[in-house]
Amino acid sequence: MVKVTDTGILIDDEVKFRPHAIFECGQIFRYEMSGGNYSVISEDKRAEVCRSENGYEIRTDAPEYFYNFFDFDTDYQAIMSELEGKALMSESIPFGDGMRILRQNHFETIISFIISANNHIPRIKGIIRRLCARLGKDCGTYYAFPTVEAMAAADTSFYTEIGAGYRAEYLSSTARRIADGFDIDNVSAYSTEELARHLMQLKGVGAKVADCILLFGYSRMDTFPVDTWIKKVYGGMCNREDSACKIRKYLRDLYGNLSGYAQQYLFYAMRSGMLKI
DNA sequence: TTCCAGGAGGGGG
DNA sequence: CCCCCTCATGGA
Repeated sequence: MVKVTDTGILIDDEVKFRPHAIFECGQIFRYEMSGGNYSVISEDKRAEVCRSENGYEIRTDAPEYFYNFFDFDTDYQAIMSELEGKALMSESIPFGDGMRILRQNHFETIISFIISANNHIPRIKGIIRRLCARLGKDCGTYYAFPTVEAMAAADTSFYTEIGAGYRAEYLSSTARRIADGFDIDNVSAYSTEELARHLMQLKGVGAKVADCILLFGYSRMDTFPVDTWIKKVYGGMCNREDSACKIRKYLRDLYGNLSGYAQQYLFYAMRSGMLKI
């Protein structure tokens, strides 16, 4: 059971929920682990994830927000059961047991995954941390993610200063375009492919970054981000190399409308060195 | 020191 | 459509 209180969320052990699998699977970058407990920040809200006697407790001032954020309305046991018989799932799902795909803010996800391109996860986290510290609202013990307006007002040299590298001009361009009216919120009429093409009009958003945004920001599960780790999975799976576009089509056909979940189980297992293929 | 990272943009064939 | 090159940064 999942119970929302006025100080947080109580989760018992019957619910699929494992912090390591949720935070270390590359879908989010604003989290910290200390003393075995994770803390996470999304938008201008923070939550602490603590082990309780028969499950986990999420302590936060925004329980309703994090109930949606952690996707508690989705039955992950049912998803795992449906995926179980498909390729490589019997090897990767047990390792990723307790993973959940977060429902993150659109703008925050777009910016975060532009930064993620051709970058290491620890460095992505550092760039985003500095971005929030410099442009985000001071919330006392942490900083909020910057508003569109704050990011649009900063110029390219600012993004170079915080270590964004050649992605600096992508960030300033995209923030300005969204501030100027490019709609990233009213998109329910778009199909997944239409939304991908829409997002790819933004500088720094290519096919793979768009797929990550679709998955982690828009909960479009019928897509399959192909990065270097998934290319390794595919190489071991089919014993050949192909373009990311072909790999994406192949794996989407294979996992269907559960592609996003399958992709995360595979990514997490492969990157952790637990998928021997 | 070279290689690599949750790749994208731009050019050319 | 395809392939090829370049791009900034820091950790391994």
